[in-house]
Amino acid sequence: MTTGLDLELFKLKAELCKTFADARRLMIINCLRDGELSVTDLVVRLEFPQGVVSRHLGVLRQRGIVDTRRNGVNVYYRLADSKIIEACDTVHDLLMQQVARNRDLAEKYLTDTMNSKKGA
Amino acid sequence: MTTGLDLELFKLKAELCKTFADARRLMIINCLRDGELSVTDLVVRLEFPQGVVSRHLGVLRQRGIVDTRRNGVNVYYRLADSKIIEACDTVHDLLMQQVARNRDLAEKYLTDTMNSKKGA
DNA sequence: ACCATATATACGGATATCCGTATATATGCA
DNA sequence: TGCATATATACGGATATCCGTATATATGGT
Repeated sequence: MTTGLDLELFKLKAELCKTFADARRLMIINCLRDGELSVTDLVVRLEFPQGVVSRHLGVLRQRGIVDTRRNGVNVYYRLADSKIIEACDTVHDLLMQQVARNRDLAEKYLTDTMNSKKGA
Repeated sequence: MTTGLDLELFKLKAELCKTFADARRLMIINCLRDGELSVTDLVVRLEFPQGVVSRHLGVLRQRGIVDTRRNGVNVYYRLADSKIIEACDTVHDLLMQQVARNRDLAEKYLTDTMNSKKGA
């Protein structure tokens, strides 16, 4: 039974995943892992153009991944939910698992090709 | 210290997230949660065009999310790693958390606007 | 009011993603 | 070999994403 509500749910999940589907956003999130930082802090640490950092932060804010706090002229960003770190760690684990599998495959491949002298 | 290797790692993680950043792929993965299915099985269940299902399965295969087994004319797909389900569940939890937060915000917003008679 | 600094947005262009469908390939069987 | 079914890929186009930079906005201090 596909209710159509399911479809909407999966669309939302896909949107959420899209938020994490960018290396620079992941790096920003990683920087915020241990506490809040201002936009300038992030620019200094990551060495991305300021406009780029601000734009990505805007995406993260819009999708509820980060919250903000203004102090004078500075705006401090922080992760909105501890589950975000959990999610990033899960992705990390999954990647490591894949790397391990690929290494196994690579070794097997190298062994096979060595046994057959040389591949075409 | 940004080693540049870090950048590569985050790129890989982003790639992995991209794989999950599509509603139809998430639906396919969800179908495979309880065991392997053939392409036709998936076409029947999901009612996507066959070419679309096959194309998405190709993406999932290429990125190591699913493995395949051929039996005669049928090709059966299964999740490559139990961590994939875990990752999907984490995304689900995160989304639910966000929905809850948004509902709270919505309620607060509605209350506020009601108190101020009507917003512009 | 004016300037300096911090942050956000607008603009134009390059690339990637996804779609539906049409077609190609693979396998089994008569 | 020829046909039927299952699966994969090719094609062309629409839309989304990301970039770098230029510019706009916001805040605080003089």
